[in-house]
Amino acid sequence: MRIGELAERAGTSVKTIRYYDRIGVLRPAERSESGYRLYGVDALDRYRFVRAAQAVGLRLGEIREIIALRDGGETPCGFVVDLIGRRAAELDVRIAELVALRDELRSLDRRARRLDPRRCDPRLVCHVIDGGA
Amino acid sequence: MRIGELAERAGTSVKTIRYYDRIGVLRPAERSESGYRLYGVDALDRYRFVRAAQAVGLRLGEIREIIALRDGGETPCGFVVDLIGRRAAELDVRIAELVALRDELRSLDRRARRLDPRRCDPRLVCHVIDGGA
DNA sequence: CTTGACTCTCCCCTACAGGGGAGGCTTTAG
DNA sequence: CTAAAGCCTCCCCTGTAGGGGAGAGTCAAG
Repeated sequence: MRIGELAERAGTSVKTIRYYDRIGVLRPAERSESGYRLYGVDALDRYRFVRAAQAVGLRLGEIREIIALRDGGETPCGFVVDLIGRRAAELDVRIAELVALRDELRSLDRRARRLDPRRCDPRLVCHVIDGGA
Repeated sequence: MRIGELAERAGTSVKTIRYYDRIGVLRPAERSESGYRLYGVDALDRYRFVRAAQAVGLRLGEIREIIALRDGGETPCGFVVDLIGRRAAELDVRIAELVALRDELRSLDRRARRLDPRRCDPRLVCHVIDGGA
């Protein structure tokens, strides 16, 4: 099948499929004489895998590595497990940062409601946010 | 004072100060005849405000708006309160997404440890991540 | 007077996952 | 045969907060 059909069956855009070819996560089985990308039915499974991997937070560069292992004849499972373990740990850190930031915003918000705008020092731009000056 | 001194006193780079001028969050008081940026001492306070605002998650574009209000003679406090309220709400959403993602990664991780890599179906690339095929 | 440090503007580069469009073939239907 | 639709490559664009470096002008000390 050609790229347009694959894109439609996959529910995505032709641009995306071309992009996946370019970065090496979904290569066409072959090219026609005129240079058209030709895909087998398995391309649809491959596409779904890429999307599933993206959905759990993997980047296309990482997905490419997984696929390269598979295409090199290895089982990428160990690599994948490592990857998702690390990603989960990164997420823990990121979540903690965001929670801290949100809590600070909330307390800033509460504080701001008790402040009088007319007493805002112009040099500080806004006393709600204090540059520690 | 010239840009180099300001950058050093502020503990940042000349590039950053120039960038802040360009986007309008920290303009020099004047220019010398030769075109050098000249800053007053208040530039340091202004710089600290910008950094403090960034630290609570505001973007430079938003900070510029706050500063524009202040320089226009208004007290930007109301605007700032709105902004941080909205930002906090966005963070709530974002945090919830990340927590869900992390939990999914954790459960994927647990599941993966019970799977046998030798039974991994090559068509699916890796059975740890299931494209739903 | 010259050298070295400082400054200026202008332009390209980064990550991420594509989107938009130009200009030019190829294929398919009528 | 012709027109429309599909496909190709190539290049620029998005947002964020600057970083790197070129080429040229400026300022202070020796």
